[in-house]
Parts: sequence; C-alpha cells; structure tokens
Amino acid sequence: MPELPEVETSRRGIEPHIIDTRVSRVLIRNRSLRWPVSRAVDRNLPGQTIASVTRRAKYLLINTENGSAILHLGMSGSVFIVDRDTPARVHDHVDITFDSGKILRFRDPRRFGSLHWSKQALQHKLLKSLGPEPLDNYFDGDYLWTRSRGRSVSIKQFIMNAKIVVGVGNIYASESLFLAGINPKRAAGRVSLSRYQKLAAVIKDVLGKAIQAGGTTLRDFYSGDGEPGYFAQQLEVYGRDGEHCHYCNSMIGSIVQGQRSTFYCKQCQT
DNA sequence: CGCTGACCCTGACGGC
DNA sequence: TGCCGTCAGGGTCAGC
Repeated sequence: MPELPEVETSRRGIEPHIIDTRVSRVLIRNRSLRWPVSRAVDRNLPGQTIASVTRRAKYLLINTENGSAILHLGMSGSVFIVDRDTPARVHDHVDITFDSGKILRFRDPRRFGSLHWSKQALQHKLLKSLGPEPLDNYFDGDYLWTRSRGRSVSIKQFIMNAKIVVGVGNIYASESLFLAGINPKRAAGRVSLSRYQKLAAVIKDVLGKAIQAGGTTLRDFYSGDGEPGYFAQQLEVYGRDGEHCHYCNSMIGSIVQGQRSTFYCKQCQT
C-alpha cells in the first residue's frame, strides 16, 4: 500500500505528536506479522523518550537514545494517533501509549508489515544492504546507468529493486517510466545514459510532488492525522488501463511484470 | 551473481 | 443476496 511518499507522509503525521514524549506502555495484540514481533520491542520501548521519527526506504524508524523501533507498513499497513480509550478495531495490532495519553496505533489487515527493535537501526540486516534514497544527491542518471550495465531485467523491475534504489514502488515506477518516455519492458542494460538522466530526474520529481500532495490514496491510505493523499489526481498511467493517454490520446495498456501490474502508453513509451 | 516465480494474508469488487 | 475468482500500494526466499 504505501510507497515512499506515503511512508514519508505518515512520518510527518506522527512525529509532532510523539517527539520528546515518553513511552508508558506497549501493547502487541498480534505478533504474527511478516516476521514474528520479538519481545525485544515491548521489553525495550517502555520508559524510552522519542528523540525523532525518521525514514529509511519504506521503513519508519522510531528513535530513542537506546535504540529504535523499525516499522514497515507492508501493503496494507498504516499508523495513526488516537486518544487513550479509543477502542481498537480488528487488525489494530500494536499500540504504543505515551505519557501524554496519546496512542500510536499500527493497523495492518494483510500483516505484510513488520516491527523490530534494534540498537543500531541502519545496521539492521533488513536495512544495511539497501540502495540509495532517490531524493539523495548521489542518486542520479550516471549511477543508474553504471549499475545497469549488462543487466537483462526489465527497467521496471530494475528501478523497483531496493538494492538499486529504494522507495520506488509499483505506482511510482509506472508513473516515472511514463514521464521519462521509457517502455517498461526494455532491458535495464539497454537504456541509454541520457534516458537514465531523464529517469532519475522524473523519479525525484514525481516522489517530491507526491510527498507534497500527502501521498496517493487509492482506497485506504491516510496520514497519521487521518488525511487522505491527493496525488491520485495526478496519476498519468497507474490504474488507467483502457483509458486514453493524456498526451497522445492512445489507449493506456497494462501488462504483468514480476507478478505486479504495469501500466504504460505504447505510443509515448519506447 | 542475476533472474524468475512462489509465497505470506485479508478485504474489496465485479460477474454470474 | 450470495458465491467465486481476481486483484491489491510490499518484500523475502529457494532454485536454477
């Protein structure tokens, strides 16, 4: 469900409510997420004060002086702030309660999300081999071109590979390739440097604009403050198969790559 | 090492 | 109305 802009929107939504606030209690109703939730989470977090909430790739890092909770939202996860005594609904798996009386609640119907505790979050095995952040300066066309030489995988799957670059999920991969005019089926090793420069630029642009819009709400994404994201209104191809391209008026098509749907314009994308 | 496909899970939706 | 198939914004892992 959430890609980088949605995770960033969630981060911005919750941080002001919990920063400099002490955790009084952690309640884990269901430990069977993507990986079983270790007791280390509820053993270490209570009593800690939140120093910051940061993001690496699609992971939210809830940082304290002594370690971090590492939260991934998976496909259907969300975090939000509720007041004490707000009844939990089904699929509300984790409550982190603060001295303020507020609760940071994690909800995840499909349970593809995860929660870990780590003293050194960036060195955690799930995070340490991740590629660069797309909004970092050293992520650029030269980098993509260099990494892609000799690779036969499709450009769509290449840019969704978190070892290459993080945070580009299924929506923004299709959108970026459309904006760069690149056919998603093209082999990554057969994309020119100049096209990679265009691609890196549009990835930065589309992710930045999606963050500004508060993310993309397709059905169930809401920020920590309960606001939907408005980026869906700006989508060019995602979810638009059978409709007309905004630029050339030909029909948007869809294919399946790596068991994920890809949307593209055969006319505009070569 | 690179690539492909199976798999984890629940809910929403469309067709019949 | 109800049942069934399909699909969904994520990621890991085994096997070749």
